[in-house]
Amino acid sequence: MLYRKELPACPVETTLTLISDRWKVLILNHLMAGTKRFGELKKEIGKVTQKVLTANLRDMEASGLLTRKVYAEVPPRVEYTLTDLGRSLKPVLDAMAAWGKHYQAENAKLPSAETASADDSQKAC
Amino acid sequence: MLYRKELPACPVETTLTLISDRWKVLILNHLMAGTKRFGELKKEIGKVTQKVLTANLRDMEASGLLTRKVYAEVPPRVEYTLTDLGRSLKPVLDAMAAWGKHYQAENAKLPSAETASADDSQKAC
DNA sequence: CAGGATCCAAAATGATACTG
DNA sequence: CAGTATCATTTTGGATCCTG
Repeated sequence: MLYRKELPACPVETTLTLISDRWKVLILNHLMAGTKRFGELKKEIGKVTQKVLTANLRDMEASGLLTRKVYAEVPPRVEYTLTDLGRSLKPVLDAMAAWGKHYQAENAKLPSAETASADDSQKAC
Repeated sequence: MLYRKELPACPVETTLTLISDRWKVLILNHLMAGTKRFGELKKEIGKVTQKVLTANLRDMEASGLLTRKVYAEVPPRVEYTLTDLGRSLKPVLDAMAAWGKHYQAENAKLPSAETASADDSQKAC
């Protein structure tokens, strides 16, 4: 989808070029916990299709964010692991997680709805 | 594009729901510097079309990230200002900017290309 | 199990023209 | 100036079927 080099001058744009994709951020988020197999990722992320997940993983591999290891077994096994560069995005994800909680809390105040109990904002991913 | 309520349980996903859009992040980034007029934003961001910019601004207004103020003048003037909630995203943008610089630096090492001089990584947006 | 290959539907974006 | 409206196009995503 995108090719290396040709990075925008603005650092924020550079970051966006690599992870503006919704799925990529979620993939990063899940892989922060450690190496995962393709199937695990797919199940955890849920709504994504295999085609899209594969495409995103390939992009991220090309960007140097993660590595793909294929085991010569039957049935096949493929594991994805973040590189140091990928792990270095943790502060960004942490910031997003922190803000997300904040927003959920703010949002829970206003509505007259029965949105959820307060502790739901602590749900895992 | 998206409607309030119905937020994902995962905080990271919640954040993505609001700003996964490439343009939204850039808009936030520019508005962090202060109130701007529509035309200013458009010029600064550059590649975006007026239609897309308008749509994104409306979304963000609906999400409570910014306010839109119309002056009853001729020619018309419309200013966009971040709300407290919008400004609270600064840590996220800062984290992205920091990582972007890091990636630019990493990327500048490997290539055999004449990509740019080191100080270019400090360019403004 | 982990995809590659296809075909198709849906959504985002671009280009223009027009207006209060 | 800051949009809205419309049309054409590009991108993206979903659904399937197939295979090492």
